[in-house]
Amino acid sequence: MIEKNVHQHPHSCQHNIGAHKACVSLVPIFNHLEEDQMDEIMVTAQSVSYKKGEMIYRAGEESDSLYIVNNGKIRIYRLSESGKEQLVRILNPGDFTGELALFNETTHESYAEAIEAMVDTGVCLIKRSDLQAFLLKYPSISLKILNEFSSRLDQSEKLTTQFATEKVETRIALFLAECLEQNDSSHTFELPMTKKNLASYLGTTPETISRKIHELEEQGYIKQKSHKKIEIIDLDGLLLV
Amino acid sequence: MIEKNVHQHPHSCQHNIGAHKACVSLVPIFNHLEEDQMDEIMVTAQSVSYKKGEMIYRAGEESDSLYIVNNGKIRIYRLSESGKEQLVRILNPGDFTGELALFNETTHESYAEAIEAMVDTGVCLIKRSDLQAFLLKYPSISLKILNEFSSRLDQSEKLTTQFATEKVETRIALFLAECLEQNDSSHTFELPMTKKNLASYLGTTPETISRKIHELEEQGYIKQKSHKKIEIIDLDGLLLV
DNA sequence: CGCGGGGTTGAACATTCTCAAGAACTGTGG
DNA sequence: CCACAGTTCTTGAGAATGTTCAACCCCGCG
Repeated sequence: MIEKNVHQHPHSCQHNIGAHKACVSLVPIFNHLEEDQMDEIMVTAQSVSYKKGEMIYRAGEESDSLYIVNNGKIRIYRLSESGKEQLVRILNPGDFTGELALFNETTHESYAEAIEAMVDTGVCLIKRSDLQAFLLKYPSISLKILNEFSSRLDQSEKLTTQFATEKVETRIALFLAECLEQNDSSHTFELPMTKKNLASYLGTTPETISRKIHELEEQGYIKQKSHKKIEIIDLDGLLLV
Repeated sequence: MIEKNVHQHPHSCQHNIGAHKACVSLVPIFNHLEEDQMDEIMVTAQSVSYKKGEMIYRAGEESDSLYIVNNGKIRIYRLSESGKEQLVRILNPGDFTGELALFNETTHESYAEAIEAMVDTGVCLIKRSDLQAFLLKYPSISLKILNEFSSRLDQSEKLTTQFATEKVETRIALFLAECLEQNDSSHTFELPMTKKNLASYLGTTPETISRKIHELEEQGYIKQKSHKKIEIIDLDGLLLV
């Protein structure tokens, strides 16, 4: 991996409220704020941008900020004890990370890497101390964050249960069905990541992904329009796999 | 499973502050409260007790309370889409559950079952509305809960990564090592659950647990003193499995 | 003392991984 | 716009890992 080489964003500035608001207003945690509350937290924010392959943070590093994605994509992954990596999630604009260590006074447990080639990945930083002061001042925002944490915890436990009880083919089928749910209105959607990354996310290998998707196609449940586009033909059948 | 058949605890009473404090003061979320804050939340609490096999709640049911374990044991498990169950955690006195739906206005995603035969399992209930009002009044407690959620989320993601990247033998080894950490001061400890439940927790079968533990024993890393007691002989070796 | 549940063991079977090779794709630089 | 380089993706075959099913044991409890 490329060594850390953080470039300040051209527009980086502690008081560039307009630009920060545009990005932060997308975040579910903050999108219900009053105009003046929004300004209050935004003046404390900073921008940084990263080129493809650069690391935003690594496991073991001290953590003291919330990272909100402005543009580009970030890959969050973990390393197991034996050094194998698992993709935890892909962040798109409006998503955030760093929340784990934010309330824990601890260090990062995962790795965050910019992965978009075409565009630099821009993030907006809010310092832990600023955020905590803000939460103490406006307690209702804590409830919002607790809400967000709850559903993320729920998702994580759900995924763990899937790993514990379902075979790879079923996990893939469930993942495809979930993709469909998000892009509703159509039976065709684009995979949100490469199949290699999907394999890492689902705890399997690219080879197995390739084969199982091929099987699902032969059984008539789905159809691969291209490498990344998939059409769901028989959702009910797919979910019974 | 036994149908729901909730018995009011003999001491159940909305204002039995003394008894509730004894139980709740063990909970990490609350154990830093002022005396009068503690009283304030405790007057809103209720007690209920369950016999072995009774369900405290089920997936799909409306959730409106935090459950704090007073005595006995509770088994939290989830069902996957295909109906197989995975043990999520075992609650002992001082542990709590119900937090997921607490901040989500949603329903339970898991099942909670009393599993102690000898003693009835007693829980202390705090209603969502009472707790939320309390949090808005004392914002610092939210930070404490956010902290707790963070580390639980971290643990859950860590476990997911283990499932995604490590084989069963390694997961067992890591679990045993973790048990040792908790019961430190000795190289011998008691398994916190039956091997059947351990299999469910680790996403495998009792047969495989049995065989792998036997292998670890033959390789000289551990020694089974009895069905539930295990001695770690070579921790470093164990962790390299 | 007998019952029932957990625990263990064996053998056949199913699933997935690994390794290897070639094809298809993406982005880069001419 | 094209050709090249580096990935990602696909497919095959053999090997490793874990599951299933069935039988049996053992222990705690009524």
